[in-house]
Amino acid sequence: MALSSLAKTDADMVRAHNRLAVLDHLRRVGVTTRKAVSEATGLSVSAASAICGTLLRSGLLQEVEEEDDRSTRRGRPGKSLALRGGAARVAALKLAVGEITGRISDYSGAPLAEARREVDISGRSGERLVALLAELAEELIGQSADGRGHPSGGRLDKVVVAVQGKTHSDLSGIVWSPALKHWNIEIAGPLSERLSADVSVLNDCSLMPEAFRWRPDFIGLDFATLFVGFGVGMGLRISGATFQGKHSSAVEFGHINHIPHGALCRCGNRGCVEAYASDYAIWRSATGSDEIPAHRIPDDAMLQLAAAARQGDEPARAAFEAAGNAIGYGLGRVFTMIDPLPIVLTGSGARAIDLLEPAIRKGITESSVDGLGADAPLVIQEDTDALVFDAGTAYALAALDGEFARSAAEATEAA
Amino acid sequence: MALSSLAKTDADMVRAHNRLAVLDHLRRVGVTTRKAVSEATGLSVSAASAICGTLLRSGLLQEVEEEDDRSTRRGRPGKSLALRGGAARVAALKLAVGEITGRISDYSGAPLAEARREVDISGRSGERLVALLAELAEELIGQSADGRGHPSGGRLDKVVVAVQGKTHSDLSGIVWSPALKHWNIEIAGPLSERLSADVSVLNDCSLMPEAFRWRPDFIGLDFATLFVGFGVGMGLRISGATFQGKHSSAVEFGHINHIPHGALCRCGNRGCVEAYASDYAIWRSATGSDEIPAHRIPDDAMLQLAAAARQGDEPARAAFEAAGNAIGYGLGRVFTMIDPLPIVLTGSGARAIDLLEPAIRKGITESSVDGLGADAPLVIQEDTDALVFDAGTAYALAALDGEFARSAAEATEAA
DNA sequence: CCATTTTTTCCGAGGCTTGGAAAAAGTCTC
DNA sequence: GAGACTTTTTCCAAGCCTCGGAAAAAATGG
Repeated sequence: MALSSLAKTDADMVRAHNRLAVLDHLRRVGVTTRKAVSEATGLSVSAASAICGTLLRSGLLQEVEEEDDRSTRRGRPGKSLALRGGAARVAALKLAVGEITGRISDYSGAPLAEARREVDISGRSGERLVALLAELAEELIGQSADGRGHPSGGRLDKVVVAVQGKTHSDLSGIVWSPALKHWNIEIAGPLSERLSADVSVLNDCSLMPEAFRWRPDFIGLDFATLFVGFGVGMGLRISGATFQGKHSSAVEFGHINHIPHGALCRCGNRGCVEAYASDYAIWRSATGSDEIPAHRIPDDAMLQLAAAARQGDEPARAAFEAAGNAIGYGLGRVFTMIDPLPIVLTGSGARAIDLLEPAIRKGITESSVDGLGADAPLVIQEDTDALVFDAGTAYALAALDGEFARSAAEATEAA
Repeated sequence: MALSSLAKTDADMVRAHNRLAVLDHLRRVGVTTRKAVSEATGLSVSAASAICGTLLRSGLLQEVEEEDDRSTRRGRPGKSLALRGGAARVAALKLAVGEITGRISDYSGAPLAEARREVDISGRSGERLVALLAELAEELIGQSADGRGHPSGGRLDKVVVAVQGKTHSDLSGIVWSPALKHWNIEIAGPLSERLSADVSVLNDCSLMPEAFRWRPDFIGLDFATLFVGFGVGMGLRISGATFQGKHSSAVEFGHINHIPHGALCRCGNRGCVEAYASDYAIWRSATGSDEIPAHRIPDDAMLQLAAAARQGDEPARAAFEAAGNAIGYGLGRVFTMIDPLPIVLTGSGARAIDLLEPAIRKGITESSVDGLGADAPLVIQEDTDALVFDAGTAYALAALDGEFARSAAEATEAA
């Protein structure tokens, strides 16, 4: 094989590319017509129509009844087309400290079922962990069968596992996670065999930007997602691609050094952003300690701490300010390297944004050239689970679209 | 036009892509045969042969006499093909404090002439600056006409201006440069008119990775170029693309904050890497000052300072160590965000690498997770001018290749 | 000088897109 | 209510590029 720039065969690549363009357009707008496809993709009406026909015949698309009332328009009305939910099913699973959660969605992206299990997985072996994930997935399959008229026995087509912690860059498993004791746990292989579905394992934070892949207000936009909570993590979407490192699985924002020889971090280093901005860092700072708590700080404890800070508790206020300062300097450093970016904030930090934001913006001002980025838009997204599910689902669907576009294969079942 | 994912027309895109693959292959290996093109690109021999024929006819390629002695091989020998130097000419100009330099090269990448002018451009208006650049380019054209049998009167096809300082992201001109007093100087437009050639203006540091675009040992490799001298700058090549910011023109490595509220930097902020690692920072640190010198520290002064440090002068040694520490922490922060990367080091720092390296590696160890990247390969490239010329030339030629591949246009002159 | 080997050229076939014409399916007007 | 008008969809010939195989070309070996 040639390195990097390859040759293109007409038959395969062009067809795949154009089909993908059509599917991508549908992901964005939901419902279209052949004409609209032509306009959005730049394809000729003939080509757009032909491609839609093929996709319809292969079961990826379906004709839907238009319910619009634009009755004032003349001419032949376009037949409305949409993605056919039944063409595939994907699952997004999330593995965090103390719980495993998941959501199953159909090919159109509509959620079919969600489930949650509180389990202490820290001591579990790789096999037990895979079994737990498989059970959750099977529970989701069962739930999604009834009620919504979706096919029952069917298997999943794609599974994404989002993990708190560092994952292998080949998407095969976990290198290390705060939720686990063991290192290097292989997930994709055994889980894939168990569910007979393709499985990808990714870091939850680096995956998050995928949630906005088809959102109209984020199209073509570079931005970062920032998780501040149990740990501190970042996801980056740059020029239409979600950043995935080759060594580390993610932008390890939480472990960018803030102050040389500074506060002790879980990773063993000193002065990381996380050592100032994570839940445990804020907690220990407010309580005057400099040790790392043995257990995760509960959410309500953080809410109480925030409440105290708002009511004038000085150590608490100072702790949040120090956290914001570390985050701000971290962002300033990122902005200096990459570019000022809009930020989507989630995690417990999102619920204390009023306490953090002034210090964040001050930190950016002090650490970026000309204070560039100090006015970066900040979007708050409190529901982290929903964000991760959206992201995992989008990732899985995008991968499926690519496969479907490449192979002219028929969908899993007949129309 | 559609946003992001567009449709592809068979005629245009496939042809352009495959032609570019052929040209790219030639850039890497220099001389090939049709057969070798087929193997390297994955194209069928028929297609590869057809494309080579077209490129030959359009004057981009030429048949060359093979001088190899592989006389033991049987069968019809392949006709050797190479890029035809006369197909185009490009110039790489460099604008720095106190001097303007340039190199002109032919389409095959062979250098035809170099020139250098020492001028204090700090007070110059935009018009005068453009005039100076144009004069240098015309001098280069004149020099390249004689001697090498290249066409005389011809114009340049592409000009790249590499600038110390911040440039506009649309490649049109300079936002701010330490070499100039004025802000926002438009270059591309007027210079393009004067030379009737396409002109691009880029930051010198962000351009540098282009120098390695076709080097076999760098193919497909992610790496960073690091300039340590008058200022501190970085260029990044990630997954086959040279990083170009949308706001800032480059990875502003020199202005990534090292220590909050630290040493004063030229940019007005405090604690930037540059405020510890640049020539002026090392100089003032060694001399016990904390002011920014009004003028650039001469190269030989830095060499003397390095010599003093090597002979045991404690303040000098400590200054270089502090510089290495700041660079190391900066690299550690970058590695934590992106990935550990091989580094190509140039500038005056490259000549003092023995004084810097231990502190650099210690800094990386202290600031990256698990000390990852502390053993990153370090390549020293002392000749900064050559690096920038190589980079500008490669950038220009790559752009030309793209244009030639896209349009079936004949080359500038007949074979 | 002829067999063998390797590279290059030539030619028909296949696939996908394009542009225009024809058909289809509505609204509007008289 | 019928015909005119408008807009969307389908159909068909043409064009481009690639591919695969056959034929030609150019050198070595015996």
